[in-house]
Amino acid sequence: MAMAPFTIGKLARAAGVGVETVRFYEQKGLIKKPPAQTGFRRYAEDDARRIRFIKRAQELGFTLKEIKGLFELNTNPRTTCADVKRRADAKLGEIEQKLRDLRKMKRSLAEVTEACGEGKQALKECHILDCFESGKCN
Amino acid sequence: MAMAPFTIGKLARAAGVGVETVRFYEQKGLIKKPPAQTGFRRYAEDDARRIRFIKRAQELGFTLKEIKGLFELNTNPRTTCADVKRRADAKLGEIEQKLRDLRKMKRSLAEVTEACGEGKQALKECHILDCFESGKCN
DNA sequence: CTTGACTCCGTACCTTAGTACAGAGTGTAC
DNA sequence: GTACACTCTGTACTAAGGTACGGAGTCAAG
Repeated sequence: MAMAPFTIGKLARAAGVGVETVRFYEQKGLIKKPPAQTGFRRYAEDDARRIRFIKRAQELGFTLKEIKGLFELNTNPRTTCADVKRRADAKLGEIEQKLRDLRKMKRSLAEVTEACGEGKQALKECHILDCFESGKCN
Repeated sequence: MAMAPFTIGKLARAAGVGVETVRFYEQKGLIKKPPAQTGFRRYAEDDARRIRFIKRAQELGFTLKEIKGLFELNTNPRTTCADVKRRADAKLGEIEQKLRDLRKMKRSLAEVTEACGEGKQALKECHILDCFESGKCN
């Protein structure tokens, strides 16, 4: 399909991780073991994208296991369309909840910086703790 | 200040964690060691809120260290207002980037479920991998 | 055809974030 | 006033997600 110009070291550099991490992800089933004609792994640009996606998804609070689940929406041809939809919908729900909570957090923090910006003292009591409590901060 | 009606066990139950977790957070400086008149820790409702905040912030991709940093915006009286603002702004920037990326992820996943909803086959190739790449998926 | 950078696999080690005891003390309800 | 549930400190263990290392093989430039 795609030519595979990357050795594991080049891939790792392109993706901003160590070679050990690439092998670790392979072992966890997050990236495929490339068919090794030579005994050496060879990768394509897609694999670098895949790894960058993994790193960013982790920063957004997804575990490797969950990220693997996201990939399987893509690549598993045995699952039915309804099944894929069900799983994607569930993930969408999680993401929407994350979005809501991050927006609340953002509003709480914005309060702090606004108070400072007006030359006031920092808020003695920022309301960040309230920000996920029901009915508040919305 | 606030009466402290919770033993550690009640606090843990109220916050949905184990007592060991409460002590662990105390040791990490995430919750204050309450003045123990009796040798037993006593807590107020606020501490339960604090723990619930910690758990949710973790799910949004913040480490305990970062969460501690958020709390210090609140509680550290030695820092100047400008300092607080600088740190809060930095956190705001991170949060905004997370919001942007989560929205991209959401759009990619929504594509999948929409294709399914229209009775089509599942997408052969969902674009989730592209979703953090520059210029795509926006 | 050798030298240096790279790869292989396997094992051991590390950090973060808990979780699980062990052994001793406490507080309260009956 | 004694069970029993709870708390204390401390140490050890676990799981996730890597990171480092040893010893051996390989490829490509000079």
